[in-house]
Amino acid sequence: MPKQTFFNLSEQKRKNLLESAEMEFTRAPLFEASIANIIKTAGISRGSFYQYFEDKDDLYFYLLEDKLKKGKIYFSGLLAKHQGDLIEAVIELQNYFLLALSDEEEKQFLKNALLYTTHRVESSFTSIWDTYLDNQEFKKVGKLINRDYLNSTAEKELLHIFKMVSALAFNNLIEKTVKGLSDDEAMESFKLSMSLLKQGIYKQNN
Amino acid sequence: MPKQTFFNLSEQKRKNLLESAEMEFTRAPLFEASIANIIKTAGISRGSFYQYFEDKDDLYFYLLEDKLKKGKIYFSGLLAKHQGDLIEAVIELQNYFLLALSDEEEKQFLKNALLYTTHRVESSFTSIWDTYLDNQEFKKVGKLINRDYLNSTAEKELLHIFKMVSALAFNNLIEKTVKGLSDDEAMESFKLSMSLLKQGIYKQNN
DNA sequence: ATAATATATGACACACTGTCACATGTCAAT
DNA sequence: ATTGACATGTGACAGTGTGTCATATATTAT
Repeated sequence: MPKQTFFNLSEQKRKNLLESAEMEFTRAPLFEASIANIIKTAGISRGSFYQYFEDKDDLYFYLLEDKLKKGKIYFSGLLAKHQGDLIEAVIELQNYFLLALSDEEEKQFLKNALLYTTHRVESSFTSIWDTYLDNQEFKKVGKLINRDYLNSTAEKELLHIFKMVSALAFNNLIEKTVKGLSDDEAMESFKLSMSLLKQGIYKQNN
Repeated sequence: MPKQTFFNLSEQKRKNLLESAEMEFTRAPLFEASIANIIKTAGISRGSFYQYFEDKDDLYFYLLEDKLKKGKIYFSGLLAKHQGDLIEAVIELQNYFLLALSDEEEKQFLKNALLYTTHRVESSFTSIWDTYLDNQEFKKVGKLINRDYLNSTAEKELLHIFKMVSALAFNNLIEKTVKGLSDDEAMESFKLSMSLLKQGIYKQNN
């Protein structure tokens, strides 16, 4: 997390700095992006930067997680919309992310995040689900999910299903980015994953 | 790939260099590892390094992929052993990787690979399956898989199943590493994933 | 007005990368 | 054995970056 000093800054200065950072992380992936470029664009001194942030990563993950927050909020609404059908809601959420990747700048930023991803980047993405599973929020969302669809209603398995879904969703974003799939192609691939997961891949007499 | 010059080196010199590299990549993840350290340990000059490799990544992925090759070879045997039961074979392969993570040095090396992974690292891992799906090898392995177990025998879906399985396997290795799970715990988690995938998570009357 | 605290600065030491002109080794042809 | 062509080895160097620190300036509280 950025230091308090950063949050004490005037809104204008803060925005300006974040914009410069976003520019740099759009230009280059985390490990290639340079603080030097960010402070040059933002017009602040090197020393100041270190008053605001621990280091480059600190700023980066602050930005990235902020971007992903929107998705988390969105998901609750989707569950309601689809009468608690987990998979249907997940499919629409994935569609939302794929659309976000259409904006050219946004695309490059996330592409940089996905292609040169670290564990922390993956965590940032999959934490969309954690929110729903770990804390108080769970009760709310847990209720939204219609268990009638599911084979198992055990909490433990439900949590595991979330983990699987998020791994597959993350993988789908990478697949799209790497192979340069269109949104439709990526969506088709994701739907196939979800369909196989729903039905199961083995015959039921085993 | 390393340059020809590297392969022209005497075996002794090559081994020595690879060992120095492995030491460095065990000490630090890719982005923190330094060529400077590698050449100091190996006792070669900076210029020589660039005669052998394009850059740090070139050497790194040569090492990593070599390590993973063994797993690819192993998998064919496992399919035969389990009478073509894809999931059973996959479970034993995952077990093999988890055991590899028991050796302390190996563990640190792979930990560095997993935690600060890039897309290319994930590719290296999941390419274990690509081998079986893309080229001539497919026919061999495709035959080994007992389709009687599966709901769908369409090639396209089989390929997709491989992709899902590899995404979940990769995710499992990260989960183990990050949460510091024991081999048994990790295996249990992976088996649950496989079991859910086999049976499907939705009731069949939908 | 003064002290205390918070913020800003840029020079600096240190580390690393990739390159290049030059040195040395190898080996086939004469 | 000598030559020349080609392969390999070298380390100084320019360029770029990071994180720190002594010092300067601003802000706030008393």
